[in-house]
Amino acid sequence: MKTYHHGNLKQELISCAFRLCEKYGYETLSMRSIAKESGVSQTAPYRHFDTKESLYASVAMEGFKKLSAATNLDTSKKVTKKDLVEKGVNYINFGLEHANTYDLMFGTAVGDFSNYPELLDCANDTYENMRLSFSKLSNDPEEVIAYKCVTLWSMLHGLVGILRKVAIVDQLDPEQNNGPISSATIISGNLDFHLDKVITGIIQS
Amino acid sequence: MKTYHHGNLKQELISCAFRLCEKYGYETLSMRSIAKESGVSQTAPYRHFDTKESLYASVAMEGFKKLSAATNLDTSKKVTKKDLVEKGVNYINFGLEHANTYDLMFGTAVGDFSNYPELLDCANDTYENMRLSFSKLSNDPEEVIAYKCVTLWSMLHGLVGILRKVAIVDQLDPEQNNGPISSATIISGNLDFHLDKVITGIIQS
DNA sequence: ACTATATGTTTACAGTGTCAACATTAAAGT
DNA sequence: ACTTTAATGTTGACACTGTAAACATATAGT
Repeated sequence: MKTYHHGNLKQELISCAFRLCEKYGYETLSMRSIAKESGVSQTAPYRHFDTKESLYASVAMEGFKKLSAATNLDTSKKVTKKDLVEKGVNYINFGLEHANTYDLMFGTAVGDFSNYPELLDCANDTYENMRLSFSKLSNDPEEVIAYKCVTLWSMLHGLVGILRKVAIVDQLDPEQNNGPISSATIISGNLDFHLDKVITGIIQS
Repeated sequence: MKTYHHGNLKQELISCAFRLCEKYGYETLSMRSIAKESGVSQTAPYRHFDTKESLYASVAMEGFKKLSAATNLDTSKKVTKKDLVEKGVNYINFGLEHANTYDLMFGTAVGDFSNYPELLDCANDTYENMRLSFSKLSNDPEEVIAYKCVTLWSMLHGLVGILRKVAIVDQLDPEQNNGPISSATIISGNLDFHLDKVITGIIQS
């Protein structure tokens, strides 16, 4: 028995969009396709999302929640460098394993987070946890901690981006691919070792 | 006098696309719009670009050329850490000033660079110069240099991404924006100082 | 001069975001 | 309980998109 009202359409649309985004990337995602997939008319999504960007925002939020779940550490307990490294590895793995969603989260699909306060909260949550983690590790003044956070986040974010681009280059035939750049796999193969060095550097900075 | 054949359409299309991309971002760029802007029929671009992605590839290539011009240093002379820092600053500034093009270059618009060998060459050119620069600074074995390159590039790439996202967060009203994250402007305000520290760390690693 | 190729145009199709007008149901106010 | 209102859904339409096919014209190679 199908009712006129779906009952839980918004959530279904989001999780449907999330699924499609994960699989095929957000670019090939259409309002109409998720509507169809949810067995509802083409324009039904517009009762829940003003625009496609707002759908994106919801999917991105889902992503940040998962990212937080994978990287946030319990700041009520003691925080060690090893914890930080471990969570850093998780961050990179999230970025690589959920590459499509990661693009949505950190790309330009959602132009301005401040138009979507809930999304902004979720994004800040990740940052805030990092900040607390660092402040548990030292007595640095606030600006120094902020500085370290941005440095670490940049490093992680950059690694996700570069490792992916490099992975593409690695696909070249060995003729073209003359060694050096493919050595980036050195890093992805020794992520925790690498991050340990990097994070040690940041902590001491 | 307008001739049936344009004469230099491909180049005009590319530079037109580049302009529009810089201004409005590659997402809001259409085959048809650049055709119109170039005073040519809707489908004329398809005589020069099989698909939209291939147009993107050309624009991205333009971007990498400019990036190289801004960051490559003369590796025939002696290379100092200061040189590296200076070029690092240039990299970040390029990323921030040409944000839209940068997105095109490092995003998913062009799925696989190896489908566009010229683009791949241009992208590798930037990497190659960095590699040479590092090898001028020390006697590190090849893998270590590759490692340092990827580390530095990740840092630069990540900073571009994070500084932009943070810039957005900074727009929040002071109520919400409680200090810490906005302190990232500390970095963008002291880019060379920051990069000096980072690069010093990488060199010594 | 003749032919092949490169480059351009016209037309057409299916898919897109989004809006307006309408239909149905659930919720709120009396 | 009954009526009004708001929430949620559907239909139809519009302008725009990428791109393919068929056709037109100019250029280059013989």
